Amino acid sequence: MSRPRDPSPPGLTTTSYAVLAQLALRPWSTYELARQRIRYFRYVWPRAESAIYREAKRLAAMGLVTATREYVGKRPRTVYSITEAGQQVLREWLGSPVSPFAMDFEAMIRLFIAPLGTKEQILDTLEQVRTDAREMLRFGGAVKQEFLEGRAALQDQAYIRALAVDFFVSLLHTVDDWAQRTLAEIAMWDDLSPDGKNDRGLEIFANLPVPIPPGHTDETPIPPRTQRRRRSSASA
Amino acid sequence: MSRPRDPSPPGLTTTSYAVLAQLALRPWSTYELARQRIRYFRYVWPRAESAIYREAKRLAAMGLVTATREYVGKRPRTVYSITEAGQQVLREWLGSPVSPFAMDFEAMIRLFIAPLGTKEQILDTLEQVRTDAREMLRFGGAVKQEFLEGRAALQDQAYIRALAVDFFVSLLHTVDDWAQRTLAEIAMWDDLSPDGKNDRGLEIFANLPVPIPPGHTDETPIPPRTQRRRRSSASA
DNA sequence: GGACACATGTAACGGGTTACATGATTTC
DNA sequence: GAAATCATGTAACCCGTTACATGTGTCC
Repeated sequence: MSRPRDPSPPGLTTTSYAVLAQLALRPWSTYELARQRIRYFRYVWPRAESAIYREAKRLAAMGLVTATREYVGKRPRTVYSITEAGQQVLREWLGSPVSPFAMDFEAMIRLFIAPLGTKEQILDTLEQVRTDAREMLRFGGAVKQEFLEGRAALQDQAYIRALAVDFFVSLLHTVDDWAQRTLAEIAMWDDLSPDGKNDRGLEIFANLPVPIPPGHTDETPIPPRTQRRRRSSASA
Repeated sequence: MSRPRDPSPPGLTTTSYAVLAQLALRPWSTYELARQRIRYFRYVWPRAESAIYREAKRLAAMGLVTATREYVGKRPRTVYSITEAGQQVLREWLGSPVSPFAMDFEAMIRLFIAPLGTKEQILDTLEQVRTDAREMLRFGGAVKQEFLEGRAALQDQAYIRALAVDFFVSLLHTVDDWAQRTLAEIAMWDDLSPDGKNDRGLEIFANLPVPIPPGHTDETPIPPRTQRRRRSSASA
């Protein structure tokens, strides 16, 4: 081959791919990129706006997107569009291993040490979890409405977005339901001490819909660290 | 008061609190800290081991934990224990606003641009999601067994851990179920193009168990950024 | 014509990561 | 007595963050 074909240039993080993916859907100006990113990516890959600006520039420097200067009146704006090379990079990425689902859930850390604080504090924390979840659900409802009324920015992607919003809604109901039943459980306690509560704890464990491993393992095996790639160091 | 009472020293991140919380349960050596952290915190606050070592040292420098040098044979090891000041800091933290649930879900980004790749690729990705979820569920099952057999490291915390594992298991089933039905949906497609699929997409939207907002909002309101605190700049 | 939101960034700190290092113990 | 793994770190890069900066259109 005359051109050695640069497969998946290194130095791309998942955030890079996220921005590139957004630009694969259609061109956006810097500002739109940040706005729509919030709308569609915030909950699956949350990052600060400034990181998005920086990524867009890096992608442009690598030739994966083009930046064209436009003017709205006297105000300049940069519009980014994906290039053929960018699409190729995305295609290759789609064939690589995914990094697993991960979450940050501060409320759970608080639950672990709840006995250090008051019953009211942990109940408040769980209420906040419910409030956050329902807030996000309201957002999901608004997106649903957007699509049903045919005025979504990516209306032609409805067949895919429906699957994504399905996930989002399911997950939030799971979170809300859990917080609700946990709230109810703790509300029945006299205090936060272990006294007399561990039998009930074991009962809850026993009822969890998850099989216990066959045989008796003396040590709980820690699953092999399914690593999240940081930079695609192009094993191919 | 003679001593001005330093409330919640600044410079503490949620990761700091996570380490401090673990030390509130009982003292651990550096290595145990990292091991048990994987076991109990990995899925709700995943961080690299080196970050844990660093945090432990910072906490020691602040007087929130004490580091005592012990020897196992000739091998030295550091055992960390929480101090009264550390407990006080945690108690104050428990009364502060929680940062909301957040997730990184790379597979969803891939779904968004699935039409760029092949049907096989997106199906593979979803299979990987299922595999990861069931792997984690197996871990949950092992923890369940540990507690039921009474040999958990934090057996006396069963009444609280049960609530946490309940969350974990529920969430993973939600993820797995979603991946399964999405897999089934996509498997029925002839290709990944939008052609003739958006009606079905709208049907899925319509069936989502989430209410659409009353009245017609011309623009979908973006929920106010419920920020995650980075450093507790001690508003109190 | 002043205020305010819109639109587009830059600077800089630090938390999180990967990669490397090293002696001590156990295994065979 | 060699190999593997246990146990405990350190170094350094860079992604992600918060905070700040600045002109432009628009509203009244």
